[in-house]
Amino acid sequence: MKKLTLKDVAKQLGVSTATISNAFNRPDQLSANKRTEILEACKEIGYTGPNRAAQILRKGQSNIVALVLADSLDYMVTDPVANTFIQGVSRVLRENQKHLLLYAGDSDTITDVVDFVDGFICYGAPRNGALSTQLNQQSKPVVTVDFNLENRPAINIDNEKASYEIAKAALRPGDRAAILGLRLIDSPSTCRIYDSPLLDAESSITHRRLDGYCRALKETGIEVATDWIWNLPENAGMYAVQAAREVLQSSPRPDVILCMSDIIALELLQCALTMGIDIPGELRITGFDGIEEAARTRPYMATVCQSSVEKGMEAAKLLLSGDNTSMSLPYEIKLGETI
Amino acid sequence: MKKLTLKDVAKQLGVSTATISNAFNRPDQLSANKRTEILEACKEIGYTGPNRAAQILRKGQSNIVALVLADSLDYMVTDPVANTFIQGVSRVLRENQKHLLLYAGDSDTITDVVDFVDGFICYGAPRNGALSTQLNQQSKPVVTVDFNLENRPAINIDNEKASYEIAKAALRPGDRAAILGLRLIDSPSTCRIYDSPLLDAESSITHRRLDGYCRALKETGIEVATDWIWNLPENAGMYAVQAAREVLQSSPRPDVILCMSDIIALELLQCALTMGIDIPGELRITGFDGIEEAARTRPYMATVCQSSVEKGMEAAKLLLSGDNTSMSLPYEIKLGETI
DNA sequence: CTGTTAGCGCGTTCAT
DNA sequence: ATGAACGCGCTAACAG
Repeated sequence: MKKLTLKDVAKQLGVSTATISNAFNRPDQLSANKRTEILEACKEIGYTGPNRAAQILRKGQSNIVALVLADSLDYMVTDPVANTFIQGVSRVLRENQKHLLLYAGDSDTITDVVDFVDGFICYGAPRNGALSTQLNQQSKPVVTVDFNLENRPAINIDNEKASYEIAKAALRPGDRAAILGLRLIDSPSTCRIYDSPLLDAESSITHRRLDGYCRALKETGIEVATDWIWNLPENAGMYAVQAAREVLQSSPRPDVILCMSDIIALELLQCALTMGIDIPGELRITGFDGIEEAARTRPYMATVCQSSVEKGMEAAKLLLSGDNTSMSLPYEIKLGETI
Repeated sequence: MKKLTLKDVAKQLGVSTATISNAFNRPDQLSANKRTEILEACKEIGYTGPNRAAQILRKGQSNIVALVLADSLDYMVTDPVANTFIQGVSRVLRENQKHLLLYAGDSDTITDVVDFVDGFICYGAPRNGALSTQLNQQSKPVVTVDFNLENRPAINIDNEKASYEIAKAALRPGDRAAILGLRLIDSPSTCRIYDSPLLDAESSITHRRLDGYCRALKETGIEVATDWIWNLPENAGMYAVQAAREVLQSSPRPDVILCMSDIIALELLQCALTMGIDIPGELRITGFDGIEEAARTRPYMATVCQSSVEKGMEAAKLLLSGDNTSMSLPYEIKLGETI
């Protein structure tokens, strides 16, 4: 039993193909009676509507939105922040009958999908920089999140200010402070940054966070040497544990450790507790993001709560609206029990 | 500047459209020389290859695989188990140059994508049962995971046996035991199951887990009344907290609580610790799944570790291979520190 | 309100 | 090894 085509159906019902097509796509083009009559006949013979592949070609519209993630799906999908973002995106897409295609930021090219997708949401600078260029050269709508692309609308939070504020809340004059950073330099492993050349220092949000920390440190009269700034290549527990061990074994130990994500901060917290270090008495810790797990774990983490769900929703709305206006989203400092 | 079509390019290069097409798709159809010559010319004039939308229609192949999740994306994407599964799927898809479309299990229909997608991976019984029927009626390959569809290959673990084993490890004769279950009955809120009609008792994996628990309980000579079996509508912290409070406030309190997921078990653990209950001295807890967070939180949760990454990878491989052979994956009992 | 027709952009036979 | 021609299944414009 071959799949029915619109033409087959038209022949069977003794009307023209256009009428069938209109019955499905343009109700105003035929009488309500005829329409329901046709639709019912179709249901009976098992025709569920025009072939989507053909529609995509013909209309140039697929109702598919590509979400370009910063890195391989493999990695991104385990990141709770990214997931919460996806959650927001998918909520709005569903309301608008759009579908979600996940696209890896370490792909070679976007040509695999650019021809049929309706638009792109780009979450973080793609690991493969060429994608940014390609995205900007093609004509479909693009919304960027947590980074910027020339002439394309963007959604951000003020990472510098947020980091400044959480650091200010944690720091006391005379503190020894360390920083556990994320993707600050181009290294595949956990390490101190020393004098390594910075990675995307202009555009990356983690460098904005570093700027904020540094401003707070300076204001508090604290200096942090580059061997007390760690770099993690990814926001994953494995790297966090490595960095946590290194920093906790420093002697003298820091009084405060500023972490660029909650995942990092939580691993650090567990390591510290296991070593019998009193939090926050002997060591204060701050995170970043405000993930659910941080709210589930005691003591509650001091962190910057950004609503990734909101971010995702706004990104999707922005894309679908076709507007070209960038926006900055609010955040909230949560003092928690770790500072 | 309009987008170049294959026809444009053929005209510009003074060859036929077939030759351009062959240069991209069928290297054996023309000389290597001519081929590289054409490919380079294309690169120069900015033609990146045949339009994908047209290719999809013509070839009936899109390189897109739909992952049908059990529920709305909105919800699924926050579930760590589902995410780990997606991770596995995406790893294999990437190796095979396929792309991933996430599809919600509470959608009305699959007609939006069935015409152009290459196949379906179905992770858990879709909340909208009609999708199962539709999936089975269409002709593209389908692989099911954690549930079964007639004549389609499936991937499972032995939930009954795993649950039996973890329960056996936790239970002592004379225990008072409670169960925090997942989707056992059709209720939108946290509640005890009492005599409510069971939901999908035949096919659902959570009922298999219940079966396993019950077998272990019976063997140990323990009875559990239906007012000590809770039902959570979703695997989310919110519901888990509600159930945790109810069960911990029971008097007398249970000695063991068997939880059908780690998320539930972890929330319960936090509640119990907050109430000053000694774990495992006064209360033993078991989880299910073996999520990362459970390995990050002290005391370590006793749980059933199933490798969701493996599951995802196997599902994707199975789909791409076209095989029709179902498989059962191994699991591992982790005793942890909570029993 | 209905039917006819010309593509959307391409892949593939078939003949050369 | 190459080019002409047909059709994948549909929609939009137009004519009636």
